[in-house]
Amino acid sequence: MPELPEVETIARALTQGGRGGPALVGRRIHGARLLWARTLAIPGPRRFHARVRGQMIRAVSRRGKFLLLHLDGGVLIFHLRMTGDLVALGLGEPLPRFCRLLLICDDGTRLAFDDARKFGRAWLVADDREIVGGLGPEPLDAGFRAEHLYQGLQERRRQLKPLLLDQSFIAGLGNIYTDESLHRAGLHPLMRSDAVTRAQANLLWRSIRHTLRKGIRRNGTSIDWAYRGGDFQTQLRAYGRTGSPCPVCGAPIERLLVGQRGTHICPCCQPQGALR
DNA sequence: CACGAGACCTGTTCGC
DNA sequence: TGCGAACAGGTCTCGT
Repeated sequence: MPELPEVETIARALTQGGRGGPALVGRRIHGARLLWARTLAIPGPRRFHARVRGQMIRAVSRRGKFLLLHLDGGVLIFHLRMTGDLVALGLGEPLPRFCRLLLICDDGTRLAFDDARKFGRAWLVADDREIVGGLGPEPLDAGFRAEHLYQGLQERRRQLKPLLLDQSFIAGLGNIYTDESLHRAGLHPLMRSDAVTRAQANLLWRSIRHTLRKGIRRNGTSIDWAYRGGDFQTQLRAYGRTGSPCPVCGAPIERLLVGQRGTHICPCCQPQGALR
């Protein structure tokens, strides 16, 4: 489910309220319940419970696809992987179906980590760099320039799509927003990164930022039962539209496998030609 | 260094 | 209708 726009939407909801739940910032954690042991990566359960109790949630932020709860003395970091979601529950609201970790605030508000496939993880650390230190640049940061993207592409010799999915190269892109960005830029996912021209890199840079911003404006993509609340799925041009007409040229969208991921392209707008 | 396969998991949807 | 196969927003590790 969650790529940059979905995690950003969740972070905003936890900060100021939204997605049908109350804000969490400013509340104090009274206790926690761990319902699936492997969800908690660090530290062990005993130490986790001891450290989390009594902590005030000072702020919520996002880095790449990670969501960070800034506490008085540490950071509780979540990665939602495929099916994770973080939902704030008001007093008396029922737990979500696949609740793996629950934080209980002293006013009865709760934060539930819902995750059907159990791939998601949580870390409680003193320094967030321990977890997110290896991430590449934030694509929406003012400091991330088209020239940086171009240079990065030149330094590697990789297929374009797997490189864009590499979180140490650029943070936050997943399968949906990568397919959408490549379609908008008119680039084939298998094109070698060092074959991308400066003009193409420029276009890709703009496409990535446009796509992510629009995803955030739409509160993310709700595709099936895993994530709800967004409506970017109505704007998709390529992802999940196999056989449907390309909104630009009308050619049927094709599905292929790239690095074991389902990949959607317009064979006309994203020609194989310049693969190299 | 780059790439593919397999692992981690469960739920939903597709095809016969 | 039923049932197994395919598929899913992600990332890590291992072998080539």
